Amino acid sequence: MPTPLPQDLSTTQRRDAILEQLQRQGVVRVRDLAKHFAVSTVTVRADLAAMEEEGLLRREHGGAVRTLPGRTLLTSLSGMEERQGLNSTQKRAIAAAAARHVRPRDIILIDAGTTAVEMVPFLTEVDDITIVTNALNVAAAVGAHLRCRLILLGGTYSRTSSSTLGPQALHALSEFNISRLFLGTQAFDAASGLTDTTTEIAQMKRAMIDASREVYLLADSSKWEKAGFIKVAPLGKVHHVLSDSALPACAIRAIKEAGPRCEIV
Amino acid sequence: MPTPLPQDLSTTQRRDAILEQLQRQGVVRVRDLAKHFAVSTVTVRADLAAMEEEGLLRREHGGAVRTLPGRTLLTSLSGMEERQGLNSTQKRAIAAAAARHVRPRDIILIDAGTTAVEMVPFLTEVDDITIVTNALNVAAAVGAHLRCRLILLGGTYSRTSSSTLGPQALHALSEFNISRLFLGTQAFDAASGLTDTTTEIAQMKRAMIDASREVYLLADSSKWEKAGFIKVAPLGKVHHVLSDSALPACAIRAIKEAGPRCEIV
DNA sequence: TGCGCAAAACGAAAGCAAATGAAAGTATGC
DNA sequence: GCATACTTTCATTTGCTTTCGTTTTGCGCA
Repeated sequence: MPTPLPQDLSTTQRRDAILEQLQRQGVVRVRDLAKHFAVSTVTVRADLAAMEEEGLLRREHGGAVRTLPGRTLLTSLSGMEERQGLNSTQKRAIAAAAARHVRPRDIILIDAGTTAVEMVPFLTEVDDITIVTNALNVAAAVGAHLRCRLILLGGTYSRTSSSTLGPQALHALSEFNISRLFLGTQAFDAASGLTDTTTEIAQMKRAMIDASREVYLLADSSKWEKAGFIKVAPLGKVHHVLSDSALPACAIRAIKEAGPRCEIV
Repeated sequence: MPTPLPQDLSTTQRRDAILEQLQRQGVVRVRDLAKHFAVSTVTVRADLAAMEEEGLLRREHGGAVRTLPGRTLLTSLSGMEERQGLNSTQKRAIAAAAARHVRPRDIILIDAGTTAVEMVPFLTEVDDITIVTNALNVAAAVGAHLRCRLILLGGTYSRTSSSTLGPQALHALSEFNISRLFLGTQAFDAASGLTDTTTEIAQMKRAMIDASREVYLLADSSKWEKAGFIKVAPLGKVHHVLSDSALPACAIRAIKEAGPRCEIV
């Protein structure tokens, strides 16, 4: 029974309780919530509408679902492991393989994204590295696991990507001589190369690629042949693609033809 | 029964009792409190309004709720929680007073430090503000509480201050036209002005002061006549000093002579 | 597949009681 | 006297419900 308190609650308490339930179960239904809190469905819908407005959830017919980027920076940092759920073992394996490419005295750039951040705990062994990033979750992970030098690119904070973007970020990036870039992506295929969701993100990733001597793409097999909205770069710009064994053979062939080495973990 | 004392109490006693009950239960209701203390609902509402001003609780329709313990993950990374403890009620009151100076469309710069970060939850009311900061805990708090534009200054991450410093941070700062700066300090007195612990921090704060049209110093009374190591700026560079009522009268006199207005909360 | 229909969910509007803020009034104390 | 603490009064707002007409969904049937 997930029904400990059917009693009379204030509005915010009810909304907090809805959020909590949503966080636990992933979905909530208007009908159930109305019954559970002994209020009308109209009230529940108003609650959901208000919280959708704040970006805390996404409504759909019959109820609401959890928004993927997590509730806030707070949970996006703390609830990271639980959240990224699917493919998380593959992602960690890919990240571990990527970390093995890092050499002492490297200056590495780590992109925002759930895969690349997983590299951080695997970097404890490498001496005297400098990590540059525009992602706050990467910064938090570095702060928690490593003692190395950490440089943050500034810029306008984007909640959806939990990273900084825009002209300030681009300019800051231009100052560094990066030895290796570890890049994530929303989608990639042979025809369009890497694609992503917004122009700002795409612009940032392009600048990252241009600023780096060696580019590693960390992309689990689920990203293959998914079509993103905005083109980031052709596959030829990438030097290494790291993915998992579920990546089809034809994909591997297509990638190698386009240029990058392909490393399957 | 949570009703040990239905007897006649002074205002402050009643308010303390309300706070205590709030701390225990998480929520209190105007109707119940009025009954419990045998006063009118108007009086209770006045109590709650006064305590909300000081940041001790958050009002809502029908009553009030506890303000979140504000545990924003990033603070747990930087060992900030322990430092937070001391004088935290004063700090929040100072922060609440500082937040009242913010106007719609302001571009405000918030310094790293335990006091200034407390401002964030009080900024929900102000429309269309832009927050610039070099402090990761401020960024986390903004992400958790506000929907406004947030700009991060990049730079080399300093673990002790949990903020970014160095040439990149200084350069990023030079791009902005800041309307108000909310600054913390390690120590201040009449002779040396503001003082701090490292040259990097001092340099950053000096640049912040120079970049801002109006400078607010948030310093609880415990900072007065503590001697910091590095000079940051004379008191004359600051326009407003916000502190608590434990600041001695001679300090207030000295501050006013040096230039700044003095606001005691 | 595609179509049609009933149940469910939805948004907008109207109504109601509780809660609220502002203003004016009443004790009590220095 | 003035100040403080509290109260009553009253118009307004808030949170919630009911009602009603519309849209969406699931399911049976071809």
